[in-house]
Amino acid sequence: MTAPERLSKRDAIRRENERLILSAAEKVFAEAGFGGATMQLIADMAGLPKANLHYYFATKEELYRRVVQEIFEIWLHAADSFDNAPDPATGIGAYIDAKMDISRRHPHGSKVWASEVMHGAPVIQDYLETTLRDWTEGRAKVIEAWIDAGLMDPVDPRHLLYMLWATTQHYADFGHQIETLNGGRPLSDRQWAAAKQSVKAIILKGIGAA
Amino acid sequence: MTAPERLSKRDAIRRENERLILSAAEKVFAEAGFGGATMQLIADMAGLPKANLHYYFATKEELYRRVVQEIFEIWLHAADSFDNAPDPATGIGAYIDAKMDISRRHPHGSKVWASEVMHGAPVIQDYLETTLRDWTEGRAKVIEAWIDAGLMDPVDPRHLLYMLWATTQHYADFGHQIETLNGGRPLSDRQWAAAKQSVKAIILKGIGAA
DNA sequence: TCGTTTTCTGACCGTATGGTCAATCTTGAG
DNA sequence: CTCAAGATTGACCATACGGTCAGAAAACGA
Repeated sequence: MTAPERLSKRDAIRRENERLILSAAEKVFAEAGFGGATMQLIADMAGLPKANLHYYFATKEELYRRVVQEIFEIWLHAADSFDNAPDPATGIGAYIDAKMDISRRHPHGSKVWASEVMHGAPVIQDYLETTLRDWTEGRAKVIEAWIDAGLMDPVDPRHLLYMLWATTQHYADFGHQIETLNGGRPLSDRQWAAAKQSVKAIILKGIGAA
Repeated sequence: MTAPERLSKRDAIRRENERLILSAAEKVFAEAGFGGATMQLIADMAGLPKANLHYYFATKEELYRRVVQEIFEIWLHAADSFDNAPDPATGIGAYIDAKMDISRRHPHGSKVWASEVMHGAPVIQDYLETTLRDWTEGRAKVIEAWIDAGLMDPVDPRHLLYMLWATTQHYADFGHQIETLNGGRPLSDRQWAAAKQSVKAIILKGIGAA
């Protein structure tokens, strides 16, 4: 947090409206998919006239791209947990915690990202090929170092990463299914804690880092 | 397989066209989502005029529902691996194998299912509340029995099931991301085998059933 | 062969969508 | 206070979409 900037009213309005629109868009894109989402619906949810959306975001694609970029940003930051960890139990444990928290707090964004990738990543393919690839290679190296140091079993780092992504994102992307199987009620604080605990316990023991 | 039925030409044509349409629809729905898919695109991919689609499937929703039902059927059958298994290593190992094979052979169907659930299961909510709920409770009981028999660690059966679903489906739903991280090439036979092996090794060891 | 049922399809329709625009209102610097 | 720049919005447009339908063609039973 920087000190509260002295904003002109114009800047404040612009900032506020962009936030309003992006927030509404995230929800609508998550619930209806890119094709099923309509600018009208997003406008209604944001409480603004449709034409106003097009003033801030020229096209539906541009708005969508911004939504995807935002979640990707959050997603990458969770990686900080990974770095500077002395051992896999600490690093991977913290990463699981961070990603589970993201699944709980940004379920819409998670779904938008999942949807985007599932449809072949038409708008963020470049991110996958650059940022994500670098990120993945970096963490794979960390894992390999842990393996070489005898701190965990020799597992394929990529498949371990896929498992981490899959398991943690599942609680966001398939949240509706989980909720239904939970008697139609969202997971309670206690249940979320249990979920985290289960995931960490199984994976950390599974890679010999418990 | 029953013996080759003597089909009238009419029946053969109907069967053939329905197959053609369902197959094209599965692909288009997977790639574009329900909202992004168009009857025209499905028709083109099936090599039939659009009006012909509406002869076999009255509405887009009806066609979509059939596609979702088909994958759900396949999905449930993978559960057979679970039953009559003497111990978790056998049962869960076979289940992972089966679900990984489904991810490889029916990536489109997997994506359609994932998309449907992510969007709140608008058309198959009843399945979730009946068939899937029963299925889940049944397997949870099996897992609890294994735990009681001391064949594996006392883990929450639901979270274990979620982990199994998440991890195996990830290879279909996020196949594009995995492919990109694999240098743009699909996983080879060898890599698929390694993926299966990694998943099984980590999870089975993680639940103390290795 | 004949009449009936099923299959096929081009042309068409109402609607909803993404996007545009000109007119109006608001803000802020000088 | 003045006025240029920014923000707002109702009305509008072209297009694309799901779906319809009437009539032609093919398949079939008798």
